[in-house]
Amino acid sequence: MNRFLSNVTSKIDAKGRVSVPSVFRSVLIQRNIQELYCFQDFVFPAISAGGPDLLDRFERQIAAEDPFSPEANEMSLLIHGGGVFIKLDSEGRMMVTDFIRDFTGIVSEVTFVGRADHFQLWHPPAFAEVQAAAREGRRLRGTRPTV
Amino acid sequence: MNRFLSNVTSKIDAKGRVSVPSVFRSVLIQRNIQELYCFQDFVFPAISAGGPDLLDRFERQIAAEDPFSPEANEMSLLIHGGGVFIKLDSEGRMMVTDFIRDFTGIVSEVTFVGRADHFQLWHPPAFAEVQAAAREGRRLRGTRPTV
DNA sequence: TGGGACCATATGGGCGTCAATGGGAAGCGG
DNA sequence: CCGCTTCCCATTGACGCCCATATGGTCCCA
Repeated sequence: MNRFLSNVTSKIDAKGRVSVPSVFRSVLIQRNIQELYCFQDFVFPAISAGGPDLLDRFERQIAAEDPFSPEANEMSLLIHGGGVFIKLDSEGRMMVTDFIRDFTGIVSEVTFVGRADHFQLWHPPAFAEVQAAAREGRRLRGTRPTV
Repeated sequence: MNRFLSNVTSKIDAKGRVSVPSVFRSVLIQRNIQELYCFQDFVFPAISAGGPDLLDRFERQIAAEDPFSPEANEMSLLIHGGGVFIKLDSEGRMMVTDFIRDFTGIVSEVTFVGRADHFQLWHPPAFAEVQAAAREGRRLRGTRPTV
């Protein structure tokens, strides 16, 4: 599989590290992603992680605007000020820094959530709650996938 | 990485100094920036800091206009009158002067914010507030990254 | 079909290096 | 002559890199 799918919850160890699930790591290898671009998500209290191409895409979006405009500055504040490159160690683990903890509420466990071209890091109860709300909203609207 | 990314908050010591985060210092070395050009940001209540090339770019922009135009005068007032060169000490720390404090509201802590080709110094609560507002604005406008 | 060997992932921790921080002392300017 | 700044050194703690062990699942063979 070449997309990030499903979700996995794993524990943070005593040194503040967490193993990135192997299903996600194998996708990273397939896509030849050496270093993760992680940013504070625009919509959810989660960290989104993907390849450097994600950042490139955002920057192209900024470049299309007037660099002095408030909108371009706000966008940069989010993707540059709210983003960081993170490397995995030789065992495929990443450090859970305060940058991640403060924004997500993550304390001792991380839920990794696949989002096709990227994946996210969630505080487990927050994910359960938001996912349930999303399911409920969809049910109320009576939406069905158009096949 | 060759860009300024992410944000880090650190304390000002008893002598009024603050350590520039090592992630930013390594970018400064890569770009061969010896001395920081710091100016009062045009958009946010923050000090922007980058290499001398930043100032050069601004000056070229002025030179392209009629030197007696109100725009050129305003611009010079901002980048010359509102700018200063600052050196780091041998440990990579900088003095937090009143020039910085008065404009930003910084008191005892500084949030360093990466902005790709430069970085900024913020009063921590101000940054949290403005970044959250930027995120909210984006969410309301319904903007999504163009895939 | 059950047992066992093997492999891959997950997890825990040791250790060296480097960044962050605090403070002494000399240099410079007012 | 005094205060601020800059240079230098020491200490502490965090992080990166590495290896050792645990765990669970699969495959093969008896």
